[in-house]
Amino acid sequence: MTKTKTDKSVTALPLNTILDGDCIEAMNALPANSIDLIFADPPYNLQLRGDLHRPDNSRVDAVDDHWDQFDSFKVYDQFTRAWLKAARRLLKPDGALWVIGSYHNVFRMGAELQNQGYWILNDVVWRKSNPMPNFRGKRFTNAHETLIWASKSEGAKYTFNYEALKALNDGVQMRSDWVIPICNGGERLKDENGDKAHPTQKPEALLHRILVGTTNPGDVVLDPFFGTGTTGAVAKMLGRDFIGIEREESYRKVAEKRLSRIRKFDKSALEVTASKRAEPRVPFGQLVERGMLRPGEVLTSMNGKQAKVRADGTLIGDGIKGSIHQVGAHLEGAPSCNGWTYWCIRRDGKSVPIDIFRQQIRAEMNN
Amino acid sequence: MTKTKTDKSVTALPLNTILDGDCIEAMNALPANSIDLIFADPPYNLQLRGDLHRPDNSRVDAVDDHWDQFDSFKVYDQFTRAWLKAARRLLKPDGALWVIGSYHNVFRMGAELQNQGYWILNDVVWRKSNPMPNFRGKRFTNAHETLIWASKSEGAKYTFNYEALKALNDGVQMRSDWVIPICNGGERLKDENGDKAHPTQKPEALLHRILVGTTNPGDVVLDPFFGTGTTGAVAKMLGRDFIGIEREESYRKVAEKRLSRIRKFDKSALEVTASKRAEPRVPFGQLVERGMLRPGEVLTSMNGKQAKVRADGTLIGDGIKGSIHQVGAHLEGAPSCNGWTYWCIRRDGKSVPIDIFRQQIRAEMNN
DNA sequence: CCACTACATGAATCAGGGG
DNA sequence: TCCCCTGATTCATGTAGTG
Repeated sequence: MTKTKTDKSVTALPLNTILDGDCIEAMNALPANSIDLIFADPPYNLQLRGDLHRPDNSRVDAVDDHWDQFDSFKVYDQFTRAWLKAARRLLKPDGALWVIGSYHNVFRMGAELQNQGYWILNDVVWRKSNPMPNFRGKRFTNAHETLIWASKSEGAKYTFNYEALKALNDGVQMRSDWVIPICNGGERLKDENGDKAHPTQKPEALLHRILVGTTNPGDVVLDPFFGTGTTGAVAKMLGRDFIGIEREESYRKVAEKRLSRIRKFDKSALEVTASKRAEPRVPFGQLVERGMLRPGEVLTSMNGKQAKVRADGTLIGDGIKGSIHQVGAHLEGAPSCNGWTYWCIRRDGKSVPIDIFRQQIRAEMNN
Repeated sequence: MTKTKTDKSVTALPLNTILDGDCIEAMNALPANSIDLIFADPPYNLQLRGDLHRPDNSRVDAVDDHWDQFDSFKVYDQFTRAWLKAARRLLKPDGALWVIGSYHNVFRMGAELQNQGYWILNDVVWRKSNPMPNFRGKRFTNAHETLIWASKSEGAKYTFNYEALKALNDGVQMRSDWVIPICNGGERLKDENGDKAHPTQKPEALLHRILVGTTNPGDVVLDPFFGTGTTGAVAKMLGRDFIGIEREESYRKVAEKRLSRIRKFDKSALEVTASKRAEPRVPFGQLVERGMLRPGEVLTSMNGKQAKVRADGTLIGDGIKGSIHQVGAHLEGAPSCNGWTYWCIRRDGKSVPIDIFRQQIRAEMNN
């Protein structure tokens, strides 16, 4: 069985630790197909940040070099190609990836994602409620950053906790634009001098939404640009395992301290609103077998259509025999129909959808 | 002097007309360095599979037009490279370009822009106030599109009417996220059958903001994918000259008719952007995401009822899971309940209603 | 003319399991 | 791998129709 093999590799993962070193080398040292979710916040700007390395791990001395624009994009693209490739190897077939960036780098990441066969599921806009204004008045206030959510390949069965996200949004479907404040106040980590410990610390609210929405408890989340460990902190709170990779010792130290203070939330608090799709399937025939419905009884739709129950759990209506769904679809001239909510029956003088019998059976199954 | 030369080419421009034909050929036939602003809404290269139905079984009218079909990313990239190159030749040295796209194509456009030496000034998010929902509940609602604003090259003196934009935005600096409804109602052009004349007509409010903000009266605005002529219509209203290129005769005809009716400085166009500020809705889930409340914390009502917070912003109390309002109503045996004032939490030794957190978030949002 | 209900529709990469 | 069947799933607007 593959289970043993999977268990072995999972056991081999350095769970809930921060790995030192170059993110590409560190990723290549981990087992393939072992990660459920990757969140990556790579360096944006190779001109200003000194932490960019070529794929061969030689250091790019950005300050002294005088590349023209094209050359510097070329180097950035090589870097992007290398780490996205390493990330893709690590993902389980149904795993997914989030990246975040600004207009300086996000277009290059998005194009490379598509070139490598990742399948974009959404681009998401983090709309900052308190961005820094444009002081010189020469451009629009840079009030957002862009995230890309992608599965490993087209057709993969990625995790999406639709109902939980809808609950987070007061019962309305979650949109692709998220209003979240930038990280400051008590959440913003400071170093011993009182300066910010990391220039681009991401807010925990952002990771909370990502991890609640696109992972399950017990999943393994990798962050190859760990920084001060927001991904790890939220993963730990939410009962997910994390792996961080960070080459700067000062960031690792801050992150270690931060993580040691985090406590996991109650198990019961981590359960989120489940989708109906997760419920066990109940064949309509069971309702007949159990005597909840009798062969010969007549079902009625809200708009007055009728069909008769047969002993084998099929219906006959308008001369057509078939499942509750097929007969309903036929009567409506529709491509499909959910017979459970379409058909009603009279009970105690009231017309009730047959779905209540299914709920009754499911309730018994849970006892 | 170059002035004479410039005047000659400007005179030669086919101002305020719609050119027939392929956009690249048509652009190459125009004089170099002659255009102030280009607005481009190219095909998005949507890759749709089967039909999509709404939950009520009605079919979604998808963008399946022949002009949006490309065989591969490679073919799409060649197309993008060619038209962006032709566009750049046309721009005056201080001219600028706007492109709009979705995650299907915008990353490829953005990367190619940078490769060609365009200098990105902002990416701007058009947040749709009324987008189409995600009917199957498999992804986030696709609620935005992305625009990129770029000058012809780094260091160019692009046009940016800072004060005009600030005035449009109630005296506050204009941000990079714009809330504008999709184009429907009376503005949406219909054909003789009453169907939409173009599948992707852009709202005039979007072009209004772009042209007021990044052109001056008398400037020449080119739209190489003219469609039904929103760019031309708004340009004419605002006293800018336009050149449209459109190869589909049916779109050209609709655009001609539309433009003939437009009068300069149409007052109604100016009213479109007037913003109204209502009290923003704050989902309870945001309190959890932001760490104001922790999953597992216990909320208490004034009369001693209790419930526990879950990670997705729902509560569990008395075995019932649901929103703060639903659980409150259940515990009280009432038909409804305002959870914001019903539930309290202990902070600093005192019991405070959770509504104070909502007020706090609203205060941040109004800043 | 107003109030109310019903219906239509928008740039969409929109399912998953069993046989 | 393919086919077949079950059955889950929507928000904001604008317009038309009814009383």
